[in-house]
Amino acid sequence: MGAMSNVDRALSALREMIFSGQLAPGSDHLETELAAHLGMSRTPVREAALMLQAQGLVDVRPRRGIRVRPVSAQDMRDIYDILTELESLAAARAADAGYSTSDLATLDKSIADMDAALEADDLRAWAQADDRFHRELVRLGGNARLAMIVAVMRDQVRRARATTLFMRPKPSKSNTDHHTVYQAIAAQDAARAHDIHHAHRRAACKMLVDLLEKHQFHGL
Amino acid sequence: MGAMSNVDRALSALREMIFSGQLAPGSDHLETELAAHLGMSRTPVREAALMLQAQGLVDVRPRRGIRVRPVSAQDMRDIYDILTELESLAAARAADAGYSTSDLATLDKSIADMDAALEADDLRAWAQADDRFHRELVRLGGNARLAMIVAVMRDQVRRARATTLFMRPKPSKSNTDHHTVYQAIAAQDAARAHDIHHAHRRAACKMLVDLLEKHQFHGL
DNA sequence: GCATACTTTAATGTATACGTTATTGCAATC
DNA sequence: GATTGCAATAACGTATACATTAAAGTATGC
Repeated sequence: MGAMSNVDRALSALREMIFSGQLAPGSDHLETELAAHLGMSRTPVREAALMLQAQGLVDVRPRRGIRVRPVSAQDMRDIYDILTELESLAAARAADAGYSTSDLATLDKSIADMDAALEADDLRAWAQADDRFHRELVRLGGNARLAMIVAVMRDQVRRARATTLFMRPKPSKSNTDHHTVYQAIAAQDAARAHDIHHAHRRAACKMLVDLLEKHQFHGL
Repeated sequence: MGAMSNVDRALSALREMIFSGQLAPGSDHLETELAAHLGMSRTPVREAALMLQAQGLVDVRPRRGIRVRPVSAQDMRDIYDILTELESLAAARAADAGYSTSDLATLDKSIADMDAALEADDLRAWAQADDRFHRELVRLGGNARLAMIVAVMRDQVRRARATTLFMRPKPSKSNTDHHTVYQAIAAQDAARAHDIHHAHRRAACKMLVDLLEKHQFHGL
């Protein structure tokens, strides 16, 4: 049935614990402890840890434990630089692909959800819809490797985004940006889709980094 | 001293076998066989395989073995799209960083090596120097994650590059491009560095993909 | 001859055992 | 008091044993 191996379980559990902060950034955790906590042997935990290391979420340091990688303001800049380029490329490619309106339904829906969430002042719902928007945008770009890289980078900034979610100004500009990108894609205007999204990401990055540096977060 | 674990050995050995074609693209290999071949138990082989999977070099498919991932023409396009964007960004960032001539010595050297190799008609030496150039360029970009992604993508197309190395036209245009990029970086002209490198990569991609499709390689 | 259910097989996923080795604490010395 | 060397410890890396399970083969019924 559920082809759910212990490695899979360890992966989801560890990811969840990392994203939720239950495993704090910078904290170390021995394989044995995690295994005991997850109710399995060291082997699957170890394999999961190696995968998470490959995704940049933890560092595996012999005899010092599995460390949850903190994300500094500089890390954020580096990550957003990558996200900016790759997502913008995806937006351009999506525009070139000549999708029909129905192909873009999911994208449209997530924009509507963001608008609604903003209206209702529900920031969590907004963040979720924003996530869906970006994921779908990248999917429409049609480059599976790019989508994977973007997913990995987004995971790395997930905690920081969650932390700053309630400190940032209301993302209304963000929503109009999304609308514009959507329209550019629907109109098959690749350059416009690219440029708008690029600017959108740059602004988001600046806002986030400023927040982090202003509040002196040293590793989120 | 040599902090060389069996996992490390398995990693280098497998990578080498994959790049050399000793493990053919598309071929399957059981953990037990590889372990026997490498003279170690399944455990480190398995861990190495997981890491190589994370880097997109193999697929680990339960009960069917570890499969060396073939790279199609479409894969090449996808990979080069990513390389194009990220390397160009790195070039721009390197230009912005305001490096001195001595900081750029390695870059300069690799360009000279490429010129010399081209002169001597030594394509292997040229390819090696080209590799160094691109790696150094990306390093100068100052974004470690970007450098890692680029390295992973380059590994994925390594076999294909090696295969087509002797089928492609002499890369003399390539060398002038590198010169120009170098000069733009030295002159701190980010836009120019970006655009030249971008065009350089686009051309390289087109050349490669055309070759692959012309010769009907279906998975390299 | 073909499809289906069952048996067999073997490769994997996981647990566990064990040797190695980095780290920690302690003691002895300067 | 600080430092260096040593011993004790415990975490890891690896090997191995075992349970699980998907795939292949076999036999049976049609």
